[in-house]
Amino acid sequence: MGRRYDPERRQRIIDAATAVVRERGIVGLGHRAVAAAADVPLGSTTYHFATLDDLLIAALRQINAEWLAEVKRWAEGVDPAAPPADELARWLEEQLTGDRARMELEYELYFAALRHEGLRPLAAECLDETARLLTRLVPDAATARAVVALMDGLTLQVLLADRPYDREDIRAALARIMGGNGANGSTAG
Amino acid sequence: MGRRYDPERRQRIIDAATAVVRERGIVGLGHRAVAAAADVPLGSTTYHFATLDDLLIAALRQINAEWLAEVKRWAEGVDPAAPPADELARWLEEQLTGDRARMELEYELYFAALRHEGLRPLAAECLDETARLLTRLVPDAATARAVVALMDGLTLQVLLADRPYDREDIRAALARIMGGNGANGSTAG
DNA sequence: CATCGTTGTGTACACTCGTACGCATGGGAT
DNA sequence: ATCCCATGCGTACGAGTGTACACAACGATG
Repeated sequence: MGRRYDPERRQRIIDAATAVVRERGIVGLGHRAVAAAADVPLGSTTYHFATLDDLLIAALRQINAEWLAEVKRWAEGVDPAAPPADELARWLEEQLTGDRARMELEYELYFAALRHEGLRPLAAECLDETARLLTRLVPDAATARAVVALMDGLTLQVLLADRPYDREDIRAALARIMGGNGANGSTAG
Repeated sequence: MGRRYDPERRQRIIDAATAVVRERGIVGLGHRAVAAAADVPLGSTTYHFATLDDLLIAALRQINAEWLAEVKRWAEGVDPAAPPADELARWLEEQLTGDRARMELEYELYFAALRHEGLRPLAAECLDETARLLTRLVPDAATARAVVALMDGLTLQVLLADRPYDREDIRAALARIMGGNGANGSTAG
């Protein structure tokens, strides 16, 4: 019926592809690199994914799904009564200091979508879904989108300029953009 | 003394390189593509730029300088008495609708900096300089950085999700993050 | 048990790329 | 006028790529 020998083969290849993208970037994604990482022969990658684009999309889809799951997990677990800017600033810090590679991955996706039309829906979904998950914490949808934009921009600054993460500054900015005054946090400066 | 035959040759190559990046992205940058675009022989590009990296850096340096000049021109021309959020929102709209390719170029630079260490200073300079130029319009440096972040994030959303530019939403978000209330604009919704 | 088709593999081909290198060219010094 | 060398060019080479394709292995079907 299904694949006979190695039903997980396809998934392993996708996992390997995400690992390759993580380590070498999208430009480093190639059949051979993936095959080596997945410990499968070269022909296996071309068998499961006719073209390299398919493989790229599959990998980025998974990266995206993982990321959104992470966001969802956090967003649904956060206390709605707590000052949202505080929570957001702390969470972002955890992401940036903890698993920086994952964030880089997500921005790889964004930038790839800039040129690769087939990736736009994925990037758009990521943006929309993140904003949707944030609506619990902010007044309205437009604000949620603005918050997403701010976080993306801040992340970019940390990632690109190796700037240290200043939680208080960021908390204040988030608080302002959420429409409240910046002083309702725990330790207003 | 200097180059004898074609003193502008080097500059023409850089111009061609930026054109190539504009049209095909950084991945599309190659000696042959640049040579064709500049209408010079292949050997000429390798003569003036020993390695492809040199060429890429030269191109992105120029792209960056052009962009910063554009920002500077605008920032110094804007009326400091006018509501800054209005001005910013309008200007950003002009950039996004008018010369979208240039913005994509700037984000190409960001993208490259994510993986290419030698480009980080360039990206950092872009971020810092933009923030510095904005200090005329905002209360302090931290706010300027936040404004830059917000604009970057918003731009990303427009570019990636093909979302229409909603000037009023963006004006409101900018106004909030600048520390004033969002209602001091001209046409608060 | 024989046959067939699905699944998986190894190899080879056509192609592009960055770069090196030998050769042309023409101005400046003597 | 002659020589020299910085400048510029065309080509060729080795490496690496995506993909096609012929073959192997193995379960299902009669």
